[in-house]
Amino acid sequence: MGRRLSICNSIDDCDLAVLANESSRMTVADGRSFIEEGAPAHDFFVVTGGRVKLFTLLPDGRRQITGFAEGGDFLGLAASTSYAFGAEALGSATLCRFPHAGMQRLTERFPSLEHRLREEASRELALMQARMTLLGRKTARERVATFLIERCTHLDRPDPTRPVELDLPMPRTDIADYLGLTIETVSRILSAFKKEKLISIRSITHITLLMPERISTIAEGME
Amino acid sequence: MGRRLSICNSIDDCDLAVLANESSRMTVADGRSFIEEGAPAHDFFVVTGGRVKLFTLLPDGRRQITGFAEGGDFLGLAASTSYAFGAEALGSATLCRFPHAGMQRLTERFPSLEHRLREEASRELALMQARMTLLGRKTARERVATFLIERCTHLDRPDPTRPVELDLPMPRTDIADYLGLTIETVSRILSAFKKEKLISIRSITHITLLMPERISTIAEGME
DNA sequence: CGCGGCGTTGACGCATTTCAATCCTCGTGG
DNA sequence: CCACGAGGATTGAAATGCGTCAACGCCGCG
Repeated sequence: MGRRLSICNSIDDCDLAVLANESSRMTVADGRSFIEEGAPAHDFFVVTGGRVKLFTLLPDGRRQITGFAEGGDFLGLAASTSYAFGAEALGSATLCRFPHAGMQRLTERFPSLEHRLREEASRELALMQARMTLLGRKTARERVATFLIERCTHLDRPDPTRPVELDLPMPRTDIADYLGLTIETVSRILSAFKKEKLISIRSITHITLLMPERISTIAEGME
Repeated sequence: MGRRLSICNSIDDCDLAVLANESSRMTVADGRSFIEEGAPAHDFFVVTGGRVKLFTLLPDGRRQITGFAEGGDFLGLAASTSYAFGAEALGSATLCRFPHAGMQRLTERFPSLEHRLREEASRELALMQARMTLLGRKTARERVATFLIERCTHLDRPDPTRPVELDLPMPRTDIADYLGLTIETVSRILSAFKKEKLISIRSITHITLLMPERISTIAEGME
């Protein structure tokens, strides 16, 4: 989960071959898990294509999705010796894997990379603060509204008053587990938004925000 | 929010005077706020004495406490240009303030410090994953149990089967806002635990876990 | 054409919140 | 020393938002 500006930016014109040397590509099929929660953490990952979901599990199977990651996002910072989360592909995804050892060689060679990684972690921390507020204090309506706005912030939204089209590549189950709700509640609230003409649902994955500003207002709990 | 091993460890025998030069001490009175959510972020902080609470607010006043910090903990990583959280003293607290500019001089002088900061951020990220699971997926009972166990992990617990004494320096309101519950629910559940002989409540701030293991079991949702 | 997986909708139940009353506990002043 | 008051904590009763259970719909695939 790191945003834009892949880590390569801190290496700039420097030897990209060195970076390639330390990493290996891999492809993960839809639904395939490639990080096991609690497993010893040997690698960092950068998502180069497709999307992945990160999550933690309770012993009885309850699941909390802690984030979705896509192209350019960085994975594995939330890990010391073992991964604090599991990860699996959402649709087929391609990744760059950086073994910790290799990463260390890279940070020695390019000291600014270390700073870049910290920035990445900081950005992630800031996002998580907001998500904790969502999970701890927002109503179901507010959560779904926040989710929609979040999705449209991913895009570089042109005009906040104009309708925005967006697609939700993840199934309802994932949305629910991300928002700390059930699929039924998510479904009901999307239907309610539709009835209120706040959104239109073209297909299961394709939604248009008709009144982004109002949804944004709901998201902040200012109804 | 950084644990043990203050950042000084990465400087070791090196010039501590340099570090002192870049920082300034400050004391914050009980309940006084010293970081304003959303304000431009100019400083890092290290808690040197007492405790502080970190939180985010919704416009209508709902509050989510995102963490408690105490001696040695690091504050301000979850901030790029502006703070992603507010902070205020819980009881009177003393802090070390490091302006970003000074911190940058330090990381240039002691490159390992940058790595240390990343570690700190990673540790924090891992904790937050767990907290998101708590807020999104655990029941009230499980949340309170988790909170108790968390508190006792802060101590270096000797024997997990023996009773553990711990004090909760924060008011119920803070516990509730930390767990995403109401004070009433927190209170009721503590009473229930008492009735079940899982804990004993010596005073408002002083609680003994009579059966740490059982509480731990509840915390993981394995009841 | 029919089956299976996901999504929606409805009815009902329950955990937690909300509202409200009472209880501590501790500091203050008579 | 005790009465008193105020703020937080506890306890109880009622309300409610969301979850659970269950039926149904939609759609793609064999």
